[in-house]
Amino acid sequence: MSDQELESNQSSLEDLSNFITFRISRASASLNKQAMKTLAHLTDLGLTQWRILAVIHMEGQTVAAKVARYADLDKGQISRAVNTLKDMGFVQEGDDPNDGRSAMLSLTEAGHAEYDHVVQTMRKRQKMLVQDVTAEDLETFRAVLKKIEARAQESIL
Amino acid sequence: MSDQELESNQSSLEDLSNFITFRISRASASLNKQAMKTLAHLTDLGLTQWRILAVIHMEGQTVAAKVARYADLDKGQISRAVNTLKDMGFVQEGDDPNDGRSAMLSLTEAGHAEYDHVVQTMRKRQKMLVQDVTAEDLETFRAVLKKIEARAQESIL
DNA sequence: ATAATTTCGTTGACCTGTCAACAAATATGT
DNA sequence: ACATATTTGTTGACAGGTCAACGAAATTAT
Repeated sequence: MSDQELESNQSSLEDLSNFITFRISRASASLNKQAMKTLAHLTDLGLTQWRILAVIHMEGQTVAAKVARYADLDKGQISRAVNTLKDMGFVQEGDDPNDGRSAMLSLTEAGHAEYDHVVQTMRKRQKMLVQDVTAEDLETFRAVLKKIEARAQESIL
Repeated sequence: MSDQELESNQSSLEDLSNFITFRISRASASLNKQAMKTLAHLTDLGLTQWRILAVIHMEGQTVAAKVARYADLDKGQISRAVNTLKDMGFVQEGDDPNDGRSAMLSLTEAGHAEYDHVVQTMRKRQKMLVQDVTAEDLETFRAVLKKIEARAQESIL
């Protein structure tokens, strides 16, 4: 059911789709589902596992806590996912000279190969998603999203 | 940790935040957490319960399947949530003259009161979130989000 | 120095969202 | 008309994310 259909038969003056938060949440859920389906055809990785792999790739050397902050993931989630990624042979741990509690995370050769393999399709998907959006509008979109995300950190009370 | 900090110490050429899907997902997660915290101070409703209440308010009279399509929620989720909302006294069921399987859902007086109570804060939140976004940019944001959401329905393969 | 606080990663418990099976009702096709 | 297929809502099972407690290590304060 499209928004147009729904908006046409609305009986109330207030339309839920006016709530930008609802729109973002719904779009995000759809995108995540699409991403999971795509991943299922490419790899054994789940979505969060893929994201963690991508963050480690991005940072080269990092620790779990930084991954958690950047991707806004639960640290317990990361702990388990990293273990899985180690078992899969995509991630390796080394000592963190600065902190005895943490381990330095990095990609193995197989991890880099897996990243390179998956990221190709993800880049294509990215292009497909915004193919009828102008570069200028996309830049505006990014900027607005950044502002909204910043405000999402604030308390309402 | 801000994006600037993270971007400054990136060792790879590829930045995860270039992936608009990742950005949307992260922002959405933050927004949902903020919404849940806000709700916790106002009502006993959870986020999906609140959304279902809002959809029923919007449509006045509706059936579960329509709510499911509009809010993109699982029908099982709706079945259970509606039962809870009935127990709370916010939603009532009537017969659907057109379909013997469905029940017409509508808000009780208490349901309308609850909606009116919660929606005030949600409108304030909405304004707060976009307070430093121009009306024009917000319109662009909505349009781009709509396009992306439409593409999210397509298959990658 | 050392005591108190914070941070890190692990783990167990819980909660929510997701998927599949099902019966009943409706819609479709021949 | 009748058989087949689809849709509706309920339910049980499962996967995933979330939260709290914990020991170990690091940081901060006194």
